Amino acid sequence: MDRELLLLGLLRRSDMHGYQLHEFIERDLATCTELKKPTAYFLLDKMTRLGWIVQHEEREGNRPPRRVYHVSAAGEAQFQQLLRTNLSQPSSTRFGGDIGLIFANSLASADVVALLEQRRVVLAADLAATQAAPAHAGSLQLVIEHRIIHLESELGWLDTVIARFTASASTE
Amino acid sequence: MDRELLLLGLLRRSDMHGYQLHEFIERDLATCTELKKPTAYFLLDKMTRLGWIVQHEEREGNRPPRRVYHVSAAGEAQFQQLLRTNLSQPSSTRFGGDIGLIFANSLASADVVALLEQRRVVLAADLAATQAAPAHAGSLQLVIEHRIIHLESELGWLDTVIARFTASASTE
DNA sequence: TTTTCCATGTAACTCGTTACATGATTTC
DNA sequence: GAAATCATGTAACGAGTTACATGGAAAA
Repeated sequence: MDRELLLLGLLRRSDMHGYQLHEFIERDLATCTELKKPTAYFLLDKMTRLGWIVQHEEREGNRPPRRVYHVSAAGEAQFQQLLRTNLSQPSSTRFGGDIGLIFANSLASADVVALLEQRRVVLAADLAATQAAPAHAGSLQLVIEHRIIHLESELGWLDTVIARFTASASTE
Repeated sequence: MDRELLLLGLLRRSDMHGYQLHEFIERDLATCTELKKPTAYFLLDKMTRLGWIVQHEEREGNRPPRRVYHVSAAGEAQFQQLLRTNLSQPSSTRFGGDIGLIFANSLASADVVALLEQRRVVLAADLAATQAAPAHAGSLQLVIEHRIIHLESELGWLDTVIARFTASASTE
């Protein structure tokens, strides 16, 4: 329901058509989430069927008509509901990268260290890029800070793991 | 490919049948990942078709026959490949819970604080449960520590967010 | 004797992605 | 005249889940 919340929230600010929504999300919200074009169009159709949004066509000359969406009263109620649920529940995170760690003892510790160093490089680059992002307006800044804090925590943890495997490599 | 790595890694230690794998993952690896029964059976079929594992039936009396799986040479190569990829690449994390935050200014700050406090309770309970988990053998301990560090980081961040909305609630 | 456990699976569905298809318009 | 941009979608696929179906054995 997070995507639906996102679309409702954006449409509540101003009416938009699918292309516009997709573009905004890919450009301005990339640090936070992503939403492919077909998914956007599909969800807009679905939400129209559910009566959360209403669509009206705008046509300019001979161009393909724009379907501009507007949040209905039912959609506004739904938005409030989804927002409250989203805020009150932590999103469960699973670390797929931990599965490899379970089996790290299948490799020589030196190999594990080399591989984790590679992971570290990518992670550090991600952190640097996020930190370099220009200060964003309002609550979006919170999201960027969240990402930075998370990446810093990941880096710190990764360093302790690397240190351990480095230590055991020296005794092998 | 994380689930495939998981199954290969477990089967590499000892041959098992589907039910056994599913049970082990749900019971002993619950902190780290989950794998539903149909998914397990589906993946085992797929990996058999790919030649990564081979199956042989064991029957005991009148009970349903067990399909016991064993990692083939090709499967072992695949395991090495998947393991190296997994270790060398950070897993990208998306925080669905941040989408609500983008629209938090649609609510009164006091409401946001109340909702985030709820989130905090759940998060804190999760952390307590993870900390209370008995020390696990070997590299699984790493995974539990990862989870603890992550949850602590999340809690810390959540507290700063709550503090900000508390501050702005007092000036509304 | 009814429930739980062992052990297998199928069917239907949701969610999301990639790749493909269309056609006008503006920019180089 | 070619390429990028605007604007819409469909079709096919993949991953994973829930709910359902089966049937014997052990435990309550």
